[in-house]
Amino acid sequence: MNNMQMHDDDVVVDDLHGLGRFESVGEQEDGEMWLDSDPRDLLGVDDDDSSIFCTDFPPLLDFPCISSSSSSSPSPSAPPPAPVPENMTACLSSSSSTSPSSSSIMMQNPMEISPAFDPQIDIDVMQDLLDTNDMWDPTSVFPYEDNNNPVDEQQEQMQQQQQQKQEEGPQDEQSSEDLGMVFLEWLKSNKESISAEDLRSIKLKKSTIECAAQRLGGGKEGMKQLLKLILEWVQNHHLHKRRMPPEPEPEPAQHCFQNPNPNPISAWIPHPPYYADPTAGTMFPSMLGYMGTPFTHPDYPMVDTAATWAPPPPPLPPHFSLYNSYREQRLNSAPAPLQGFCSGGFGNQFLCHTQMLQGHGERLMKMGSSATKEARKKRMARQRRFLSHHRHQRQLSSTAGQHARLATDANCTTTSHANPGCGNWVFWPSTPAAGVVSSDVAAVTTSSDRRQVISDRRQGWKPEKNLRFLLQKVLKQSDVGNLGRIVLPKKEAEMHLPELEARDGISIAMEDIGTSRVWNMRYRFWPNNKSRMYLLENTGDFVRSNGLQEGDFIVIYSDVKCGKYMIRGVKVRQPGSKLEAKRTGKPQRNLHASSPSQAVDGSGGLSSSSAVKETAT
DNA sequence: AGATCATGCAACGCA
DNA sequence: GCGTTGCATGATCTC
Repeated sequence: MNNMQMHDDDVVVDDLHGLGRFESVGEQEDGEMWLDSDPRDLLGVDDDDSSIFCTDFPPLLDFPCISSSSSSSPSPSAPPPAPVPENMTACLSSSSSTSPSSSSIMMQNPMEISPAFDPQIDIDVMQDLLDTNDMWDPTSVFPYEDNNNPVDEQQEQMQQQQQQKQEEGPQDEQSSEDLGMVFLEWLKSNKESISAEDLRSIKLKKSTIECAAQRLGGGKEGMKQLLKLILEWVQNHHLHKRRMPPEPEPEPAQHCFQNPNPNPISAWIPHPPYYADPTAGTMFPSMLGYMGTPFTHPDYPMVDTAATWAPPPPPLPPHFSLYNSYREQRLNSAPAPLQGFCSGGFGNQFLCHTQMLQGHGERLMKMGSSATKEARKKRMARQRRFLSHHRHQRQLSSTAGQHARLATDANCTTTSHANPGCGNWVFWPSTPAAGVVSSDVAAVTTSSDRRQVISDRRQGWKPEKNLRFLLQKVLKQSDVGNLGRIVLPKKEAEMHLPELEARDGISIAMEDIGTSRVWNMRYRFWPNNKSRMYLLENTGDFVRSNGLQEGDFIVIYSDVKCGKYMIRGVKVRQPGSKLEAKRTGKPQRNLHASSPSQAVDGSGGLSSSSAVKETAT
């Protein structure tokens, strides 16, 4: 392989900025981006895995060469490059038969197709596509296998060619050519938008490749599927980046996303509080929630009457460590997800993903469940790093800005629709389509967000209101008692609410979304051991006015346009449910959805969701 | 072991 | 005496 620099076993990559919109993204100490829900978790790849470096892509007419090799030299058994029309040559080879223990993907010398942009593509993100508990829609990767999706003629032809070749030639040769053709066709169809830089910055860890290929069927076919995933991801990311308009004017912790196609019946949707700044190369984490359309799921009734719009989902954990468990349960019982339920909130994320992943993604789903526990460990470690990083960012940016916003944005209304005068970053495509899920979803950063967006997209929903989910809390007895204070989850409070210097905290005007009434609450903390307990005080009237009781929950949002805080009380209870909930006897702790990862019950199910169901039925 | 969080309860203020 | 405030403690969870 000419022009290839190989170092050890590593596949390369620069780091990537911008792709992190796929996931909750942080920045490690070494500056490398990391992602929540790292697909490596599910792939069982250690962090310290060796990788293959492929850093040198001199401009030329040769075509990318993808091979499986343990060294920088081409495998002796590697077949010659597949014939490529025009002035391209492609090579997709695999030497797994000769050195099965090591394989790599090397992209070499992609044509200088377009200097359009320079995404630093971390295929760690792409690996995330393999993370079945996340948002990736396998049907978007193989659209030609989906009768419902528009079929790319080229891809169709390519597939036919592949099938023909599979029927004709020897297996190895077929596979190699398949790989070559896959890559070639992809490049042909994306030559307008994919540059050499794009390909150059792809990094894949060797072990990841191996694991992924193995889990995708193993052997050549697995490699082919993996390649498809990679290419699809690159394509989607790239298209997304191209769609992105110029970065909106920076506004501290206040970003406005306008729905270009306002839908009068659309649901509240989350907006990313932070977004990737592709130009600055910085990545900001996002914690998004969702306020969906009314639940219609019979197992999940909501009796809230305070407002006309749908409540956010009760404490169904967005974290897919739980999702995995839940998904497995769902797979076993295989109930058909209901659209209404699928439409809103975290709960829909589970259901929709279950649905989404069935079919093409089923295999991926299975592979994800096997590594859930390990995945969670690593994910949590990354999350801690992320929180630390985020906190540091927050300290750098003055909290005074937020306070000022609270004080100065009195004119903001609660029922504003998409406001053309605010940022104007077109966040949503006007024509949602299943086939563009990945690229669309790349605009949000957390896995739960992505799931939500996927669900929304599939339901044809668009954002209407510029509310950003901050946190929610399932109310305990002490929260709804006469003390008039609500304990807030620490992590989310520190992350999304103004940083508190003094224990007395600050006064926050919380506008009741249901009634538009403004409640002046005090957000403060108590020192507790070496930590803090965050409280929302003066909540008594709010609780009483909304008739909130134990088991109900509150959701706090911020209006991304004017920055003011909004609160909503949601009742999930039905008559008799409280008794039933108590009858279960099991103490239910940490049921607030904002820290769902702690809400796993002993049965491996979703304590939070089940708890809500208990109270709701 | 440490962190988080629900809640008990003492201290305090006020009528 | 009653309501409020703030701390302490214990249960639970995570590492």
